[in-house]
Amino acid sequence: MAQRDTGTEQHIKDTAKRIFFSEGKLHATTQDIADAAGVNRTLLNYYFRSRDILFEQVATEARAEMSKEMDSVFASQLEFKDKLEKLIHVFMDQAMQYPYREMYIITDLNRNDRQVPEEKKTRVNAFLKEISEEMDKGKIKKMDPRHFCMNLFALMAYPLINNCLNKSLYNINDAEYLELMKERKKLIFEMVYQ
Amino acid sequence: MAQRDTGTEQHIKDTAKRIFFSEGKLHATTQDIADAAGVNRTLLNYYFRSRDILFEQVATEARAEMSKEMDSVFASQLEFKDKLEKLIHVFMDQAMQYPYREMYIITDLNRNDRQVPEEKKTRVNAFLKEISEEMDKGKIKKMDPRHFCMNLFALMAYPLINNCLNKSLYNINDAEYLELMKERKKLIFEMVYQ
DNA sequence: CATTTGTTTAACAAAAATGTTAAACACAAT
DNA sequence: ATTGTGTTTAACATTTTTGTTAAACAAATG
Repeated sequence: MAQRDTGTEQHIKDTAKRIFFSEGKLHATTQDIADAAGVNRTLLNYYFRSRDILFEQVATEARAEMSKEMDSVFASQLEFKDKLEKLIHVFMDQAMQYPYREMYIITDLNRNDRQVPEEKKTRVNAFLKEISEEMDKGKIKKMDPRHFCMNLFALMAYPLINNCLNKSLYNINDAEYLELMKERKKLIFEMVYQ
Repeated sequence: MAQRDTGTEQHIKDTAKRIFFSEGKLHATTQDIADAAGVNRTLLNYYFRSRDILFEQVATEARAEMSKEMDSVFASQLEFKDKLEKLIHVFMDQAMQYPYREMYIITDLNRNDRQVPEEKKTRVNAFLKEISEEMDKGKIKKMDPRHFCMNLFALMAYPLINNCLNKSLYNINDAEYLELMKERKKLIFEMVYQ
């Protein structure tokens, strides 16, 4: 018989991601997710068997999506400057949609303790090498390339995590917030490159 | 009769803070905390009545400790450059001990939804004004002072939150990690000032 | 239209986490 | 030593969260 596929499975997963990654509600229960998705909680067990499996799947996909985006940049044959610009755009667009995704990955890492796959380390090391070369060319300030990476990702990710606090502290409304984050793309590039 | 004070109440609170703020185990249960503290779980109820009250108290103190440290800097009569240097030292020393403290505050903020007290906003605004003036003096690059703040705190806080991922990705051991973080104090100052 | 099969629900069951009670314990003061 | 009081524990109770089952429902197929 034909698969019926009401899209519910995907809908549940999307809702879970929205709650965890967009709203930053890291303590959400299966009931919270079911309610937010407008479905009976039993469906979570029907489609995913158990909470742990659902959460695990969400985490796995989060890591995969993040890797996919980053790898599309890392693997591109652009020259460093363009690669950096692309990286900032790709990462920040992702991070604006899912500011807490990395936080979910990190707390998941702290609960259990997982290994970072070797291939990812390899890719990062290749990028570190590119950074080194760019420093040798005098295009960016010399420093430990790891500091360069930490700076870059910090500048991109942190203000988004802090979104809600920043909005209060700095009197930012939603429209202005978007404006500021768009500005940041340019600002960050200028800050780390030259 | 004399207060006996076995220090258990404080010990429980310290343990909770270690688990939440240092180890980043944001999903720890009362049992987890009791085990880590080496006490019977009932003591948590004896001293704090309920889990919510303990967690709330931990959050309140986290906010207070953070404010206290920051305010000691903000209120000081140092000239901007020295104030900035002090800020970086104070914040990073705190953040190295409790990398996930702000994360706890933020997720707490996302669960419930709390208000940022006006006085804090006032203090931040005063600091933003100082930054503006420093920009007018040509001491730091002109930009929205809020960007300056976001940059500063991002550079300080994020690599510490990412600690565990960074260690794997960049092949950093504990000793080297400390070294890198100490370097960052200087690096961050140079990055945002001048 | 009846059957088949995937989907959804409500009711129930089990497990996990939290809260309460009463008794044991420990230490200081009488 | 005994009493009083704060501390700690184990056993039990409650609540919250998660998991299971059986039946209702809905759409495609013969």
